Amino acid sequence: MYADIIIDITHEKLDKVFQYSIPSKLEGMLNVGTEVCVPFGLGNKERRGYVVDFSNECRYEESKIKEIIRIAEESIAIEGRMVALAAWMKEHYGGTMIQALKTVLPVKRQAKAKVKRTIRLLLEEEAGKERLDFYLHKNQKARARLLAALLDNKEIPYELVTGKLNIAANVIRALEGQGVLALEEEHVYRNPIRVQEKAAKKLEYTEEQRNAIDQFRKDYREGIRETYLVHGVTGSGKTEVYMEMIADVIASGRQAILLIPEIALTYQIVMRFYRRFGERVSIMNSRLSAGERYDQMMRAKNGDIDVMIGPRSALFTPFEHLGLVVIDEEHESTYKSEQIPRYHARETAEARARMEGASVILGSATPSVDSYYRALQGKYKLLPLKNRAMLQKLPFVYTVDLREELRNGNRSIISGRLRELMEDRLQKREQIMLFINRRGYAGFISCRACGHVAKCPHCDVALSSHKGGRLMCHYCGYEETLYETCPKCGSKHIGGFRAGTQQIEEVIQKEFPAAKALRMDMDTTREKDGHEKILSAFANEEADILIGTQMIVKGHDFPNVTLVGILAADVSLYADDYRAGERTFQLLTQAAGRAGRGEKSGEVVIQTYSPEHYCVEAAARQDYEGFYEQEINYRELMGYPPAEQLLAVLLTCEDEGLLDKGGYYLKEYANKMNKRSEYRIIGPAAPYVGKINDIYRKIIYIKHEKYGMLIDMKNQLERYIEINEGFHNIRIQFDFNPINIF
DNA sequence: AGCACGCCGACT
DNA sequence: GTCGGCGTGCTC
Repeated sequence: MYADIIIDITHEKLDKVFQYSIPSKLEGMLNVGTEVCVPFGLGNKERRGYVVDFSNECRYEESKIKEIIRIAEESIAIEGRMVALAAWMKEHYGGTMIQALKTVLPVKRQAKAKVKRTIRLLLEEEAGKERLDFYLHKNQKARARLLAALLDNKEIPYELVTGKLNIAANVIRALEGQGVLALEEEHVYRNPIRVQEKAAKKLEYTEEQRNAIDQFRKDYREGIRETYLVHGVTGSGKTEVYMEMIADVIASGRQAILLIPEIALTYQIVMRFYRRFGERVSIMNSRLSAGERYDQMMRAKNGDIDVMIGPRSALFTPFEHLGLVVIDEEHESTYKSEQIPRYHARETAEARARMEGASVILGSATPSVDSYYRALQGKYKLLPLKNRAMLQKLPFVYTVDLREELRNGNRSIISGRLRELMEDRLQKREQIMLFINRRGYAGFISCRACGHVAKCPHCDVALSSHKGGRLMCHYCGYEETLYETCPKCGSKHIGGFRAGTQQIEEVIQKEFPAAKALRMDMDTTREKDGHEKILSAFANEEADILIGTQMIVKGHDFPNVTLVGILAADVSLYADDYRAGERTFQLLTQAAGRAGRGEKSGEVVIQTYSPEHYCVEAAARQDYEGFYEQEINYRELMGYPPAEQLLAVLLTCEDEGLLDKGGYYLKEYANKMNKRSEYRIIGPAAPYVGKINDIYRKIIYIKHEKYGMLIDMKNQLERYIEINEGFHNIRIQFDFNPINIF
């Protein structure tokens, strides 16, 4: 019997299985996913690796086969089915197997179990009193004190004894030796959720909610496993629908995973789930300590919980019988990993669901074009929620043309209409949210005279200005002080196009001195729970106005917000990226959806330079279908996803000449593989950012209608790269349907 | 990744 | 003659 092992070294050349023999002492102890220590290389250096398969015959020179040393200590075995999922991810997203295995493992190392220690009296009442007299007689104060306490209370927590009673461990040990008391240890799981309230109120569902729940329930009970798209307008009560569906899955003895786009949103959602499902809900995210994370994983493995809530990585919770994965706000870009393997949680959830017989629910007010396309194709079942749950009206939206504003002599960030409505709300003591679209906003510095832009010397990007007159590179961290005159032409007219939250705050303070404004951005949320503090302060109506970027658009219902101002709707529209329109529409719609969530109806002001753009128009009408029609036309015309699938091949190298050559040959090879001209191959082109940290970058795009065909192409290119010496010093990454176009 | 082998230049 | 520079190749 031999074991196929993936060695824990990330390197293309080692990205294959190595066969080891299994010593008799380990026979029957190894599984697929077990982490083992093996001798590796000429020096027989001890390395860790994962067992991924077993075989009876030897595929390698028998005499060179080495033996597994032992099972790795403190290791966590990857579940066998997770190894299969890792293999799927490697195949679909590239990277090495060991990288895929590590992504699929939510916790890397074992953490020490937390123990609760209790001291229990072993003696009977009589014998105890006798013993106490004995200690008092011998003037053994600490022993007497401990025994007296134990006679009052037969069981005392260890911490109380060492703490409040001030008794040292050696005293406890001595009494334990004398048979007076016993020290008991009990393993307890750390629970990262601080319970607050638990009263679950019975909810009334709207007809639409009922329909969605019933359809899912019917399918689920009949054993039908599918992907569903819950398209619910903002405030339509999607979370209640998820909870009802999850309850059904739990009732059938299976578990559910709920993915949310950001850790910042965990708290509110968890509270709602906790109220409904109690202790059988847990969370998993990077803010938990190693011990907490380990415990949550063990609880899931041991069947102590039914629901796991967390970001992208929570998808890999090792539930024994997974029944459902819910992906909330499925359009969010955080579901695509930026690390290798660059997996998308939606696709990976579907893969895991297929392997384990589970269903997937995708939910959003503004579904990704990808998902809606699939729903219309019939690949997903569409469950629409067109009305708000409390039957509030959707907000009324005004579109303000900023060009006209300028023509009328208003140079302020605040348009006349918005100012008017703000004054009205401040007077009525209702709340206002001001939203700044910062996506694609560089904040760069340029010379007004000659147009020279401050650039990073190591990366091909503009430096962005920061507080205190510093210029910083977002890619490599390079910093320099802001110069006073232009280094090129000597002009003193240097300026940035900044329209940050800070500037807005200053304007508000000047124009509405009586109003209290809160600002939420990277600066004000840096401290722990900074997010939560600002949001709850605003929820408690401690401020009239909340100013922020996309982070204020999500989560939290503020019933008293009746006005939302979107200050510059279109800066994200012209980003060099085929998803720019989709992102803008989503941002605007989600922001607008914040208004009028309570009893009072809401209004929204969208300020824009391009009011006629279909994304802005559709957002103003809150018309998803209208937006989708136009967007899918554009995608089909241009051959962008989801009409066609896109594979980005990123080549990076320190040597520009070598990179050019590599790019050229790789494209030539791709063309050769494209005999029937099925693929569209574009490039190699210089990406948007052509150099990072002195490493040059080139990109090749390959398009095809079928995802599977792109995988074929990727595999062929991978093979070509491996055999060909010329590519040794060029790093090549594959990214399917990339979130950021280069 | 990390170690050994190997093929050249500047030294005791 | 030899020591050591790192380029090249292999690892079950």
